Amino acid sequence: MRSDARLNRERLLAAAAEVVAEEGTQASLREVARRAGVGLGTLYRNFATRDELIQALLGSRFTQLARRAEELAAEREPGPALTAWLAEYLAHSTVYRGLTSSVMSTLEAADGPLAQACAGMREAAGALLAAAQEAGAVRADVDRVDLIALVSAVGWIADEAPTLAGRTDRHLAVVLAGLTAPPG
Amino acid sequence: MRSDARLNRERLLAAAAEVVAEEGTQASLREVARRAGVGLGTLYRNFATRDELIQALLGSRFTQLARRAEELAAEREPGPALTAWLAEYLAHSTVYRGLTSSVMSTLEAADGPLAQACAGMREAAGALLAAAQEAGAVRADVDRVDLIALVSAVGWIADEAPTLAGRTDRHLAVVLAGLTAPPG
DNA sequence: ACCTGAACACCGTTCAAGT
DNA sequence: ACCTGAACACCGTTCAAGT
Repeated sequence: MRSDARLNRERLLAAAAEVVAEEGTQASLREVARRAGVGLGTLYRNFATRDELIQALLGSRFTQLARRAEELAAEREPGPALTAWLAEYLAHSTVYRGLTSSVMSTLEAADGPLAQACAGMREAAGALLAAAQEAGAVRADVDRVDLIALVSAVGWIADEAPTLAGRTDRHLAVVLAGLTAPPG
Repeated sequence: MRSDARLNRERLLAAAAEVVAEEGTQASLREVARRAGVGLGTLYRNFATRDELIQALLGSRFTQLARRAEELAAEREPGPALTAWLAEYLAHSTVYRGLTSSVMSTLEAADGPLAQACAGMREAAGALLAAAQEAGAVRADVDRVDLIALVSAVGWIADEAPTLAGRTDRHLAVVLAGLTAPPG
């Protein structure tokens, strides 16, 4: 009884990974259930909301990214630690098309499991940011939310216009340079 | 005969302005036809594609923005002219929710009327950019596409997370600062 | 307990039928 | 010529009915 339920859950996650890789985070949930060979209701019981499914798919990535912030804080100077982390953040938040939007929407509805994972990540980013600002490496008038928003925005560009994917590094460089400069 | 057709078109545009103001550029086209008191087929003949409708709704804004670039080039120094124009561009590209995405997608499918209006605008931006770069006011490794992409990305932030709308000025300031700095 | 899939209320898009 | 709306192929979400 319990075991086949778990099997269904695993099938759903495997199917979701496939479908989301193909269609992005806005992929059809029906298609996920279909490919998992499972009823639609089963999908909805396991993942009451789309965000729950996405969280299950890559929540571990985000909590790991939070831990990574601590590592970088220990290894490098405040400025480089922050920029290195932001680059990793960008890489992880663009593994799926639409993910950058999903993560951003997290700021509106603070409940939900994905929102919590993202909040933890932002907290970690906040520590790196504070250190960098203390060291005078980053302008003082931005907070951690601005930080995540701006880097997510860079990710969004390639999301919306795949042709521009090759420019992502440069776009990030512009934003990082903007963060470094003194506030006007 | 011809006159009632024109009336239908006007009704559609009026309804579209309303619905898009409420729901963004992804608004239901059915709802537009409904509110215009017109059959769905009539909407599709007048505007074969969603982008055509959006173009009809605010194409004039974009061509005007292109002209505005020339004005600013004449009035101000290259650096300030560019940043002033980008601020205006941002303001116009956020009048409707989702517009920033619609404009960005324009880079992928270069045909279509909205794409053409945007291309003209980018051309105008290119002239401002070239002058600013020549004057040493803007880093040399970005082109006009990067420019539009980065500023659109700033607009996207408030689109996706309305809570952050109050931060748009700061986000733009960061990007502008990043454009000014030398290319690392 | 868990699962299924029909049912409902929506889409975008096309196209036969009407005037 | 122009218009309408049913028809088709999709959604997300819920929930009665089954095991």
